[in-house]
Amino acid sequence: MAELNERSQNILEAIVKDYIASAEPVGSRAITRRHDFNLSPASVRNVMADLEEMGLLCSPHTSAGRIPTEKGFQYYIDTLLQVRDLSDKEKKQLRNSYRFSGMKMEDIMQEVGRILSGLSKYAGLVMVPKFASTVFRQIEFVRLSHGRLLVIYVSETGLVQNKVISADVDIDQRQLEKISNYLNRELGGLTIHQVREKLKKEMQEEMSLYDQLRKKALSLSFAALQDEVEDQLFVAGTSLMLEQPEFSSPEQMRRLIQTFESKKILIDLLDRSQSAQGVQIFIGSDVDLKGCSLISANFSNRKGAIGALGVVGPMRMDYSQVVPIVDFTAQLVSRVLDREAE
Amino acid sequence: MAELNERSQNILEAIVKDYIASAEPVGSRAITRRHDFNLSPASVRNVMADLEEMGLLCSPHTSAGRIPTEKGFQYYIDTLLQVRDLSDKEKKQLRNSYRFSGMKMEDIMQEVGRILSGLSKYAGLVMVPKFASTVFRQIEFVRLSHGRLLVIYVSETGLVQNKVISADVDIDQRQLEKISNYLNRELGGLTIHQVREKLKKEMQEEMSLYDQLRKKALSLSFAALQDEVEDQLFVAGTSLMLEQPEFSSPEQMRRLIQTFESKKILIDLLDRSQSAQGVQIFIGSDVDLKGCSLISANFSNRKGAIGALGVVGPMRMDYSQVVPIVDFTAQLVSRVLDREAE
DNA sequence: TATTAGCACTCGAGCTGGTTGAGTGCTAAC
DNA sequence: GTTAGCACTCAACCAGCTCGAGTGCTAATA
Repeated sequence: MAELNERSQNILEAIVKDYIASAEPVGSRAITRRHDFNLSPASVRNVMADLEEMGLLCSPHTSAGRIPTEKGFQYYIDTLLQVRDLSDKEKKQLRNSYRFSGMKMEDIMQEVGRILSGLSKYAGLVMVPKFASTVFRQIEFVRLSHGRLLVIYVSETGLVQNKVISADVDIDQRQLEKISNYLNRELGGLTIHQVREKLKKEMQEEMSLYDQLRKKALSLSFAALQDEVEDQLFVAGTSLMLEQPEFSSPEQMRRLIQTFESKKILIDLLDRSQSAQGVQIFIGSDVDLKGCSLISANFSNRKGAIGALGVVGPMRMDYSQVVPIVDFTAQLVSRVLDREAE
Repeated sequence: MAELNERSQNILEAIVKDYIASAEPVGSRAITRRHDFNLSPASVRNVMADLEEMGLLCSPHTSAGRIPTEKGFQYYIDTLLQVRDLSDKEKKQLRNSYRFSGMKMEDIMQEVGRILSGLSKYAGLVMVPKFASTVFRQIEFVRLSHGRLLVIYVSETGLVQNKVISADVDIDQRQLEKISNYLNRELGGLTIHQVREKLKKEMQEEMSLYDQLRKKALSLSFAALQDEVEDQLFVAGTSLMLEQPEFSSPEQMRRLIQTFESKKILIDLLDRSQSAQGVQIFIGSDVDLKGCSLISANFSNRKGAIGALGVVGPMRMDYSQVVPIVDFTAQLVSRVLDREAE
């Protein structure tokens, strides 16, 4: 990206801000009226023409004003955006709206999504900690029918996963208890990732094992924990997005709803943000979110179990407002998870 | 409802069917053209005027055709609708699309919703068995932190619920195991409803109990099972609904999405249908579904754990097509649940 | 040389008026 | 009781019009 001189930057910033506020194309006169650049509309037009040349602006048709392109927004976010900090009062308010004592993980996540959506007026997303990175706490087996077992797995953070597996031989409940006791002793404190490694190694070593119990335990737990569980995504406030003028036409609405329905695109993005530090902003169609942006941040506790949360809004959303909300919420959630696991 | 003579019935039926097919107001000429009543348009008009008088039809404006009112649809469904049975071939196809072996409850429900939606081209709903009516199989406690316990409850059908409770005293994991063993022995085979009764009675009788273990077990399980868990609802295919012409305008879309988002209305209706026998049809705004209908049926296994599933579509949906699909799917799901619990 | 005033031009939005066609209600004849 | 005929209504569509906001270019200006 070629460098912009100060004047161009100012004008670009003005256009982006006005467009964020109004959702309408911004014209040269409107800018000189609303901002104090000591420039005539004609000069502004010249600058605008340059910015259009560079791909930062575009006009929907000849006699309309300009709107920022994705690239324009990207530039704005990268170099012009100033994120304001939350005031202590706002922080306090935010902290107060989060009351999670006695709630189970799923409910907490759902509630966080709702609050994010309520604060931002856009859609709130929360992705629960990825299975493989959670820390093993406890495993239980329940015999459902002949050869069919329900496995219940609990992580350090109190996240519960369950799964049905089939065993080739029938095992009664007493034996299952012994097996789970054994596994709980052996595997506590490891991440699922580590657990898998350990199981694989042991199974190779002890193919011809005498200890029947241990053998069964190994094969059962291997079956239970081997494959990846889909990430769980909570979405709240989709209908708020529909209020935004850019989604007022039926086709755009449909598109948006489909995006939220499939969840895949959103999960992929949150996954990406999970491994990064701090707040991340994803813009527009290069991430399959035509017309939208995602502001996200990961959360984690001391033990490292991680997830991600964020807000999806129109590309034209008020970043300076939403970024600190997402940031602070992620910190709050991290703290809550820490407390849960203490 | 006053009785209609045969001619009026025929014409009403023709109008409803044509409207279902086209989503457009139906005029008198169109009817004489498409159906063979040996009547002139003028005669049909007279009948239509009568039907409008009775509140079964209405016209959006003076020179448009007529469309059925909610009352009209209701009449059609109650007395004119002939539900065709599925052919053996279709049944077989349906059976083949359901492959649930080795899936856990939640995933099965989600999949059923998707298939319902795919078959009907409308939105598919599945509500998992109501908590209070499930049959107790097993309970486990996991100590999360000082005084905070995670309770995991498994029903006969393999449905897993979990909840965080706080105990006034700290209890170690060994003791928790004993407690859960005790409870599993005592409560197996009862419905949650029955369990609650039993616990209440025992707690009253044994306020001054010497057996500390039993006392703790009672109070813990009481805390764990006392309050009602929200019903869980799976929705699939909302975006298919948006394809329907009646939801093409932005406001109607927004409304529809909000209905699906809040879930409450849908849960209430499925709840109602849960206690009824066979297929139920809910129509329009007297059940807070403006412009929509819900076709639902409950499913159950021999042990009585029940839930409900259904399809939400525009009021103008093809009932003769969708009713048998919902019906047969409910039967299939019931059979699957039976097999799970065997 | 950078800035600006002036001007012709473009184009969407919104209004008007006219036409068309599907549909109605009423009445009088069959 | 049925129907043909007729006047009437109304949404949808189209064409033509004005308006206003905005543009790009050019020539004058500081």
